[in-house]
Amino acid sequence: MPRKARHRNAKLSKCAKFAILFTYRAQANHIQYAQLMKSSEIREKFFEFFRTKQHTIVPSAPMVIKDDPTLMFTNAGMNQFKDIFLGHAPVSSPRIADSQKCLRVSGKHNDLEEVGHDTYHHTMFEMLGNWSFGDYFKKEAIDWAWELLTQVYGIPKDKLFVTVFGGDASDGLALDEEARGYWKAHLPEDRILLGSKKDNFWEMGESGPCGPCSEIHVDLRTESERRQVPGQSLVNHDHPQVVEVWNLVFIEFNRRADGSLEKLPASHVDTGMGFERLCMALQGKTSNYDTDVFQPLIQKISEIAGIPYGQDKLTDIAMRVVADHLRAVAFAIADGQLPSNVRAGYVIRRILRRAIRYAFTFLKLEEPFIYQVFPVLAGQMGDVFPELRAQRELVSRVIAEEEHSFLKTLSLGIQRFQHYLLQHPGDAPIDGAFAFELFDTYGFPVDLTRLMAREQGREVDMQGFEKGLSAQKERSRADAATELGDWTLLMPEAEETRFTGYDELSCEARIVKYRQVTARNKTLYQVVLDRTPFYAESGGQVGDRGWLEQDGKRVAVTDTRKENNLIVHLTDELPYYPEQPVLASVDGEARTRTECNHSATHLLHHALRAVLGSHVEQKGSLVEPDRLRFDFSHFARMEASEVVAVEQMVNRLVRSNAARDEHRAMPMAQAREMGAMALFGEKYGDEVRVIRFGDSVELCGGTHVESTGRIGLFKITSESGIAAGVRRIEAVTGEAAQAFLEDKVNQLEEIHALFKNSKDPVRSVKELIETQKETERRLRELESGQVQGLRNELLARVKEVDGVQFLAARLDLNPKQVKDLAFELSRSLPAMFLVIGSVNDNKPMLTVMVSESLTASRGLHAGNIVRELARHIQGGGGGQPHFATAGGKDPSGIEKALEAAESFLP
RNA sequence: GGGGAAUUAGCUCAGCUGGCUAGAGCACUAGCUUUGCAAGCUAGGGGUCAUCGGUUCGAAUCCGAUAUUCUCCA
Repeated sequence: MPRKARHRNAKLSKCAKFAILFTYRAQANHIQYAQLMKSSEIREKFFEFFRTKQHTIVPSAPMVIKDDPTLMFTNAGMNQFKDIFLGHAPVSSPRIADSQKCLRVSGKHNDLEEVGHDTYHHTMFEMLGNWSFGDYFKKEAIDWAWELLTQVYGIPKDKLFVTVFGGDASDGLALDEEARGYWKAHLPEDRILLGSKKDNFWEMGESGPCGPCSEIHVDLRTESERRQVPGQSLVNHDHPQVVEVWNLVFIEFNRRADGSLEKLPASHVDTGMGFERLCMALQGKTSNYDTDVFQPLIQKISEIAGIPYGQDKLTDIAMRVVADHLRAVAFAIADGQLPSNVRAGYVIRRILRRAIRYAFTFLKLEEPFIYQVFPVLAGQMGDVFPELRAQRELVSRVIAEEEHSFLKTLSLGIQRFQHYLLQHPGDAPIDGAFAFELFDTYGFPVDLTRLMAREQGREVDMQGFEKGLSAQKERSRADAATELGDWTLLMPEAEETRFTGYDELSCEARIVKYRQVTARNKTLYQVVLDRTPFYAESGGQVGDRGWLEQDGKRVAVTDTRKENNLIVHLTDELPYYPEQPVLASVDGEARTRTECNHSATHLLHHALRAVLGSHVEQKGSLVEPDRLRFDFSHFARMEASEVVAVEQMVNRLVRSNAARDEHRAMPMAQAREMGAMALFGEKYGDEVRVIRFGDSVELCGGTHVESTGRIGLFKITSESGIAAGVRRIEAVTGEAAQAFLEDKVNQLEEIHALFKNSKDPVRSVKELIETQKETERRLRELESGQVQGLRNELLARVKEVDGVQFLAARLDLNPKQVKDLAFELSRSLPAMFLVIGSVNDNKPMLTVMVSESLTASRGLHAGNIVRELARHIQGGGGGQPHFATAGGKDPSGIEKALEAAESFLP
């Protein structure tokens, strides 16, 4: 869009939409669509089209991935179908289409620092896709893609190019003639280009399903540009206006571990079309950010900042950054991933902070504002992604809170920087180590440090900064250097480990494979069994501990974890005969306590919803043998009465002794009917495990007590806030709860006994506090009278030597009293040199005080003096020039010390 | 997972190399003053200085462990 037009749009508010549409039309006249489409229509038409081709339209999988250490976020449309391609999950429907929300911010696809600077990188984007699982193949995929783009979306055929796989000698693969043949039916041969293995052969990983792919590119340049340079030469060359819109992947091979390819029994289709790009193409724009996917957000940001979009390069970048990052963060939070200081949560926090940083620097927005843009997004996309609307309040609050806290971090950093400037005036470069400290410890971005330095006409020693950073990286690398041994395979034919822990705590098992892991001089073993009662850490419940036993010899299992769907037992040593069967036994006592806590967590969740309302949703959970921790959405501190009500309700449910009603494989629909609540951001299969205790119904893979009575007792130990809109409850059950209460009762009984078994200890304590206050007041009066007397007595003993008011006296008072008296005396003696010797609990002590006027003029230093004098009492001490104390071991030396004091007089 | 940092009154924080009677602002209570906007003045209450251990004559301050939080790296 030309600059002028953009500027005009920015100024419009109420009729902005209409004007934008109008502009689209004017801009888009080189593409002849029947009608200009809004992004929501583009998405809907995609669904509609594939619905008519017998596809089931499924909702997007969560963007946040749990329980997979290799991937934090969904980064491609196929993620949620990975198990189907691998053959680990059954095909539920052979034809599926959806719009998948994706996030690319870490790992291989890290575009974060690019976002905003150009017109097409995004952190969060939508991927439209259609899938065939062993159903249709190349012909239909190609015909339909062509039909959709040209017939439904009305893209002129002469603006489209396609690529097909050109073959690869090393894999012994020929040109994909089949795909080329189908394309020839639609477009002339000079628009069908051949691609290399890099561009046109798709692989899931080192091994696994793979196959050739065929891309569709669209040329969005103007007529004259197209006449000058043929589009063919620009395909796949990073031209911002000759872009790939759709990739059709034809999965027909399996790449084996040895690198060879084998033909799969069934072929699949996996396609992905970037939604934002498609909108750009269909709305005749040259930037994704100019489409109605982003413009409403940008307009709102522009309105808040009071700066029109299109006015200045830097402010435009900042607005794009904010618009893009808001989408990423909002969807992540709606999926249940709150910003935090670890892992996925930290990635989200950093994205949001990048947005705040750009707004702070370039838009001069120094107050939280992004949360005000969010309602625009919720309004825009809430229909397609209902989680945005459902979690509206939470998302808003969390964003506002994060903005607030990061702006505080920034202002603290600025303070520190200014403090540095005061201490290091001049125009020398800013110390790189300091810049690194600001960044590393206080999270203050180094580009802001440089900016502020430049405002002072100074530079930052970036070499020093980089040095600190690389040292940091080196440390991390050194630590991460774990030595993974190769797996020793004992049972190559074994299939997936069978988990028997729902039914038994002990079983005979064989070792399938094991390996040695060395990290930081500690060696441990990972052992995989063919069957195991050990529960691997998942869903908040910690992994089981226990033993592997052979011939009466036990090897301790310290933890159990899940790694790529394998149940891995961690042990310090290997069983003596690894190839012989072992008796795998879970520490039943710890497991039972964990189960009590897990079942109690379900009851707690249920009670919270009953007492506080149905807005309460689980946001996190930790279940250990000793305690449980439950985080949930709720917007206010819980009243003490609410905590009590929840606790009482849980204990009622415990006493009702509801039996565990366990369904290991229930269809999702039926589970919902039972009242089970699916959590946002959790991925569920078609069949789920359901745990019911009375009215509490949850989807859960954890282990539970056979009836709630086993929990015994439930006690909340703390209620606190961990983020905006999220509260945390910590609680204990069973013996731990009993111990907690016994402790309290014992305290009370002790108090009771101390009050001679008073009937009402609370009243007694209140009365005691009252009389105590009264007594203290009287004592103070009395003491001040005494000190007054003592003071007067001491004042009379002051010797004046050469203008110094000298006094050395022995007073067996406690340190506090001595101190009080010394300060009291100093008030009436302006040129005092005071030494007090005292013995308390048979411990000698010396106190020296010198009026401030003397410390300089006479060179009297209380600290030095007291150190000298302390030798007489075999002790040491020190202090400041005007007040110092010393303690010692020999009380008999006090008198000598007092005598020696006189020698310090000038 | 590793490095750095923080934890002091209800809240936000000061308290430098151990010893200046553990402080400020806001909030709270009382009194006075005052018709208005974050009212003013005076007095007062409120602290296991995160927890546990160590060094020392003496620890909020130094050291170690634990917990929680922040932050950077992986």
